[in-house]
Amino acid sequence: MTGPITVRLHEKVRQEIMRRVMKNKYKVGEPLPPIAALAEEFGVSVITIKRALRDLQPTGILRTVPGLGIFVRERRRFVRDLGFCMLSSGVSERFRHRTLSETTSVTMEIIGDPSFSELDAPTGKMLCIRKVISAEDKPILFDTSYLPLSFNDKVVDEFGDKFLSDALRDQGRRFRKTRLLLDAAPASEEAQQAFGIPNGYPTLRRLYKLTTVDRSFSVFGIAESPFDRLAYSVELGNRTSRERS
Amino acid sequence: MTGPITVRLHEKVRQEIMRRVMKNKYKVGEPLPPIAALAEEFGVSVITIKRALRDLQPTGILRTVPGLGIFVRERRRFVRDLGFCMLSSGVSERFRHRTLSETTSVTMEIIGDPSFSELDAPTGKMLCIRKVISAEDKPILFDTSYLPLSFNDKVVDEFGDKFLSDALRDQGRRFRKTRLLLDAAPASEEAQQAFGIPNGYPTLRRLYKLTTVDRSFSVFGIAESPFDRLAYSVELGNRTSRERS
DNA sequence: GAGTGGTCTAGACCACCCT
DNA sequence: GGGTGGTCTAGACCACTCC
Repeated sequence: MTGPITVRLHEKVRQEIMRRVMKNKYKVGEPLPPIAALAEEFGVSVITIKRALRDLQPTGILRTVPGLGIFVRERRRFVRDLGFCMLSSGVSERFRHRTLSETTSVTMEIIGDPSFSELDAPTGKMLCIRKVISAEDKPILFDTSYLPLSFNDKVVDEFGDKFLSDALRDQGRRFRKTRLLLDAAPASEEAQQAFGIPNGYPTLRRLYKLTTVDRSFSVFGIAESPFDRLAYSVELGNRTSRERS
Repeated sequence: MTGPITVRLHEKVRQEIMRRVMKNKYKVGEPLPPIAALAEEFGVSVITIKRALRDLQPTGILRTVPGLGIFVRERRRFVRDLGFCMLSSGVSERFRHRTLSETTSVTMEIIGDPSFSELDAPTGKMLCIRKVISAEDKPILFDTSYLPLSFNDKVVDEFGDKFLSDALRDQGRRFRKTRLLLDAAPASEEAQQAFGIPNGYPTLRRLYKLTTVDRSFSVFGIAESPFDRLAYSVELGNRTSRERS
C-alpha cells in the first residue's frame, strides 16, 4: 500500500536516474547504460530497474528504441498565445513555426468526454473531424472538433488541412465568442496513438466552444497535447473594476 | 520493447477494469474484488493484475486503502474562471465554494522550474511562499509564489492565509498586468505529498507573473493542481481586428 | 549470434486492516 | 488469525537491432 517505511528501492533508483539526466551525466541523444549494468551498479535486480524506468515514463525524458536501448530525449516545447487562439488567421505566425494540419478521420459521433458538459455541449450526434497538427515535423496537437450535422462531407473537404476556425472564416462565418476549458488529463487512446506516448502520459487539453455571431450554431472541440510539447500563454489586463459577471 | 504483436494481457485487463468502473459495474465507494479474485477471473497471474492496476493509477479513478482494498474514487472537479484569476477579490465567490489557504513554508529560494524562463523570471534568490488551497476540505491547489527579498517575514505574516494577490491589494498594491503560462506536468514531489497522488500523476499548472502598476516589482508563482480536481475556464470576446500584438 | 528491453510468470516478504 | 495490497526477487520467453 503506502509501502514500507524504508524508502523504496525503485524510488531511489528512479530519482537517481532522473538526477543524472538533469545533471547531464546521461546526455541527450545517448543511450542509458543497459538495464543489466544499472542493476549491478545499484545492487538491485533488473526488475527493480525496469520498474524505476517505467515510473520515469510519464516525465517524457526517456525514449526506448526497440533492440537498441533507452535514450535521453531532447526536450522542446512550443508556446501558443491563448488570446489569439482560433480568433485570428495566420497560424504559422502565431506559432512562429511552420505547422501542418492533417485530417485523420471524419465520422459521426456523440460527444463523449464528460468535460464538455461544462460547455453545455449537445448530446446528439455531430459531425466529428479529427486532425493532427504538427510543428516542425513533430505532432503537437490532436484536435477533435464537432460540427452540426448540417455540415456535410463536401463542406468538410473544403476544410482540407486548414484550421477549422480559419476554414469557417473563409466561408464568411464569424464567431461571436469563444468559451474555453483548460485542463489536464492522462493521454486518451487516440493521443497515445497519434503522439507515440505511453498510457497515463500527462496531456494538456483545451476544450472549446465557438458560437457564431448570429448564434445559428456552435462548434465544439478538444485539442490535446503532450505536456512537454505545448503550453498556452495568456496576458490579462487589469479588470478589477469588474468584480464578477 | 514495443511489446509483442498480440495485445498485452495487462493492457486488456486495464481496459476491462476501466470499462467496468465507467459502466458502474464497480461502484463509487465500493472496493474492487481482491487482486487474487481478479487474477483468477481474468486467467492471469496476480502480478499482471497488479500491473494493470498500477497503470490505472494516473487516471485517478482508484484509491487503494492500506489493508482494506482498492476503492472506486468519487470524481469531482472544480472549475475556476481564468479571467478573474488573481484580479478580483472574493475568492469564495469565484469558486462558489468555501476555500481555505494554508501556508506550509516560507523560505528563500531560487526559482527552479525551467518553464519560468517563458515569463522572464529572475535568477536570484527570492522569498518563496508555499501554500495549499483547499475547497470543501479537499486540497485543490498547491501554490508556490516568489516575491522580492525586500518583503520580509513580518510582511509575510500579514498575508496569513489569504491569497497572495488579495493580501497585496490590501496593502494598496495594484497590478498592471498578469502574464500566465498554462501547462500540464507530472506531479512534482511537493504536489505528490500535498495531494497524496502517485508519481507521474498528471497535474494542471498555472505559472503567473504579476507586475505592479508602477512596475516596481513583479510577483512570480506557480499553482499546481491534480488534473481531476481543477480546470480553468476562459471566455474570449471576438478580437479579430487585432491580428497580433 | 549476441545484445537490447518488454512481458508474464511464481514466490517470498512486509505493512496494514479487521476480528 | 486471515484478509488486503505493495515490494523485491529470479527466471523464462519474445521481439527487436546490429554484426
